[in-house]
Amino acid sequence: MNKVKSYRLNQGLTQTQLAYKVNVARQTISLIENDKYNPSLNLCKQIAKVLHTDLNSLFGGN
Amino acid sequence: MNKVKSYRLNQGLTQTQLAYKVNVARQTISLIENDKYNPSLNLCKQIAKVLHTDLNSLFGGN
DNA sequence: CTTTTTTGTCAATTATATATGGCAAAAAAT
DNA sequence: ATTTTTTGCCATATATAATTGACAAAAAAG
Repeated sequence: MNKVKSYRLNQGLTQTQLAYKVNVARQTISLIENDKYNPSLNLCKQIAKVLHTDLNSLFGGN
Repeated sequence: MNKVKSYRLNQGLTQTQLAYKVNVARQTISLIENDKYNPSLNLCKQIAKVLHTDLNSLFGGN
């Protein structure tokens, strides 16, 4: 559903590296990428910033 | 910071009406509009849909 | 093939988003 | 000026996001 994994791989980052950059646990990134739950807005914004994109591009789809 | 209040008023909705449409308590809308906390992504998406806009427009700023 | 890295998932715990009820102040309506 | 509606805020309670540690499987590297 979301495009976090796609953008993360484009930046050459591992889940662990992305998690470190946005100050969450690696598991949190894994769960988000698999649409296993519902992250907070602030976390979404941080991820968008680190992946050089925006909320609509990462989470805008259905 | 965010533009929920602005878009809500444009649609002629009260906090209570918006809360009802997105299935949360009125207080939740009040807190979000005043940037008093950090809503979930799903709630942000529902609000965007009801207000006929998108994540970037509502929450994209800083 | 063997070793190392990366990822998915589980269980238990902690932090915090959201709910509920209520009250006062501001705004709008009469 | 008075009444009604709308909003901000304060408690307490509940649901769930996020943490931590650990293990196995898949993928990548050697």
